[in-house]
Amino acid sequence: MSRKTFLFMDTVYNKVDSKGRVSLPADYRAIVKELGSEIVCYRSLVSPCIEGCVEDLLEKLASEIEDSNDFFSQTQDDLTNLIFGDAKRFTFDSTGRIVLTEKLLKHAEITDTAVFVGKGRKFQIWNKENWEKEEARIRAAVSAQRPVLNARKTENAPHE
Amino acid sequence: MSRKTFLFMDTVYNKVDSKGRVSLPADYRAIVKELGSEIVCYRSLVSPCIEGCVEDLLEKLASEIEDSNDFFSQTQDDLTNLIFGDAKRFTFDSTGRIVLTEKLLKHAEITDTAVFVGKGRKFQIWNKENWEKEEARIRAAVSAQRPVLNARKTENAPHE
DNA sequence: TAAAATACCATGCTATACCATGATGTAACA
DNA sequence: TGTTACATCATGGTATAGCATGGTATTTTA
Repeated sequence: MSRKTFLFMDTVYNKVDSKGRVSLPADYRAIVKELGSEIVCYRSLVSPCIEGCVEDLLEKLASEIEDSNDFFSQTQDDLTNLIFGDAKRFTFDSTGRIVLTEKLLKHAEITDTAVFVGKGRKFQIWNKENWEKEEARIRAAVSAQRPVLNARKTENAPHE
Repeated sequence: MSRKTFLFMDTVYNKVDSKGRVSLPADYRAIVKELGSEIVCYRSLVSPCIEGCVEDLLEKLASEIEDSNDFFSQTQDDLTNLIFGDAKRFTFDSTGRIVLTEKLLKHAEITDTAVFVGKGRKFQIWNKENWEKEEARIRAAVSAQRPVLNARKTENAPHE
């Protein structure tokens, strides 16, 4: 059975063992399998967390850069370089686990628990404490920006 | 045979059992089946209630973000974290029930009864007492803000 | 050949798919 | 119009499959 939508969602807490092994949430695996693709992870450029997506998305990003005639978007170009330089494919074993590298774990300050946070086409992996702080920060920021959110909402956003 | 409109309507009171299981109103299920999609629920950002919609609606949002050429935007990052990090897919069993999570139930203060309230493209799930208060508030607010509406009502209404 | 990386096996738990029952409303029919 | 048969729906209970996780074997590579 195939599905129409491929969204990383929800927030899942999974254990990381001494070798860096961690179960990719079952819902995430289902997406990857359905697309017949692979997971790619890299260090977030702005937060102490790991960012992941399906390889297709990076493929798309690369195409956009390639097709772009914007010679002045040096910044975006640089950022893209950073991501591709850092990104790595991760295959999961028969039980659905991937092995995160020392570099990634260190950047996200993850030791024994990994928090998977859905972001639609992407997802993030956080240290427990950092994520809870981040979530609080975002909720506060969004509350403060209520007017903007409300404006968006009437257009398309599913949130009240 | 297909239909043109897919609107969540009406207000339905259903029981929530000890495991968080609750029947999705039959009308709602019909919509989901017709669309060949799934239900997605998340905590309302502004009210103590659960919000739900069809997955396609979130898919649209994700596509808009993806196509906005804004791979690195901070504001969008915050918003997507909040929406997709909180949202979760809910599939219903052969009898039409979904299992709400502890997080959602707690946010909406739901224990044994869930009130499904149609809102068009979306719907909400409330605690009984909270919904009755909310409905009263809404009615009062509408009356206060719509003197024109009141005028029409007193003209046409045969009673009172 | 030692050490590390990776694939496979085992287990307990929980989520979820299925069966059964009762209630309610609707259609058929006399 | 009153009664009965049927269909649909909400709800309670239960078994099983899938999941996360710990452990072991096998392959790789330095």
